[in-house]
Amino acid sequence: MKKPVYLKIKEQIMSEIEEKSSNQAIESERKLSERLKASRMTVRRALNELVEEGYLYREQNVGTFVADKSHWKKNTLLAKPEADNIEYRLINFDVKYAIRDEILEKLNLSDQDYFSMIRAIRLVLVNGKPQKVEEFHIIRDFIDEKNINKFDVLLDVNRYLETSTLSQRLVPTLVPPKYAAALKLRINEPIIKIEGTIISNKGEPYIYFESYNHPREKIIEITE
Amino acid sequence: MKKPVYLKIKEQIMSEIEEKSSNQAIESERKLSERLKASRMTVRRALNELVEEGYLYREQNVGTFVADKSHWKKNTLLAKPEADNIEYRLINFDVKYAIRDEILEKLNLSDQDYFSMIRAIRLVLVNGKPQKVEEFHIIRDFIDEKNINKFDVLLDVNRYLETSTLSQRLVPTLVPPKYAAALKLRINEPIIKIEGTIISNKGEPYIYFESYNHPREKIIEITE
DNA sequence: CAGTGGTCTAGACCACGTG
DNA sequence: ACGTGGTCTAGACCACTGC
Repeated sequence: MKKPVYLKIKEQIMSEIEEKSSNQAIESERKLSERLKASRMTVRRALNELVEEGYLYREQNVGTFVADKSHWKKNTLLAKPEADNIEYRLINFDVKYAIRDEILEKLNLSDQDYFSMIRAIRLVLVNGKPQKVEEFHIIRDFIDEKNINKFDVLLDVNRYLETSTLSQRLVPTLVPPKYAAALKLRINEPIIKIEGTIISNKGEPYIYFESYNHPREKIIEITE
Repeated sequence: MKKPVYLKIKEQIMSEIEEKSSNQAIESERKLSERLKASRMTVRRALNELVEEGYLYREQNVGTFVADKSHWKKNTLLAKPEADNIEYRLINFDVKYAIRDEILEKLNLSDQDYFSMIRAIRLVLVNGKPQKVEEFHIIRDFIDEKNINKFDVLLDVNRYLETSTLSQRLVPTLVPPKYAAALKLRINEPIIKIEGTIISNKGEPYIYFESYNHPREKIIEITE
């Protein structure tokens, strides 16, 4: 339960570089190692992650530097739940319904199989503005019975990433008429639909979802 | 110039797991370390990267396993140049032209600045089918003079990632009429436009590009 | 209890950029 | 010549799983 040293160092360095300006050098790994009373390998692990996340960059044989803060890496495909003012409005929730062939296929199911599904549709708002509509299709067997009615837990995609892989496909489309009003969009506006599949480590898909993203309220950005 | 041990181990393990089936356990880190004559930390580094890339997964206190091969991680935002049958058709190339305000802005330039720009537009085909149209806008000062006429080098985005950050924004739009024919699309088809900015470690953007992606030939997939 | 992955240490050598 | 990041070693302890 105790926090690993490299994480503490990571936080320590994070708080130290917040005071610094871009492109300023930080201490060398050996000095950090001495000051923070940890081995150089441990310090490096912390630094590696900060570089990976875009907060620092290295120049070989020269040093390690604070990255430009306006370009810290972001990936907005997954909503960060800690972000401000997220609100969810459940549009629909049901269990065990007639399932479309297209979704059967995404979940590697055939209509011969015995299965029970959960479907949830919700509208996501940020700061009161509609951002996207999400449709979830979840194979019930994979879910802890005690979470089935806790929507915030059940539908928190980040929670599954520890033990699963998330594969997302981005599809250009026109806003479906049934969701245009909820998203406050004219019909026929081009939007991006995300088709996501959550797959266990063992290779079994168990959640399929589609999200219809408001083109201006939900900016999709990927930094690498 | 010699290849690090952890990369050799990575390749070795990669070739070994190709023969294995999904969810099969591989040797423990200690055994690998012994067999491959490397320290456990070095073996772990190789394994870490393979896990990160989705080829393996671990279960704590149990072992390391081959991941489901159909779900190996992919990110198709960046074209892998080694992929099959990529063909580029240059549509336009010029230097020092009147630049749109919108692009000035993306590159943090003002029209007071002195600068010289390179613009290149090309059609990308895979297996003979049009996949996307790319428009590049490059600040000349940042480019090695000797590469200016080597389009394959100049426009290979992957090459810049060593020392720079790539920030991409995905925008739903309708296919621009001027590119509809080249992409073999009807006018008004919804497509995804990618707006990319390449930013040096020091925080200076120096390449801005837009790519117009064929919705069926260029599938955008992101796994995490 | 034996074996696993996760963390950590205190050294070492290398290639290379800058003063 | 010195300091830097990059790699590598040969150990160690821990918490946990499965037998």
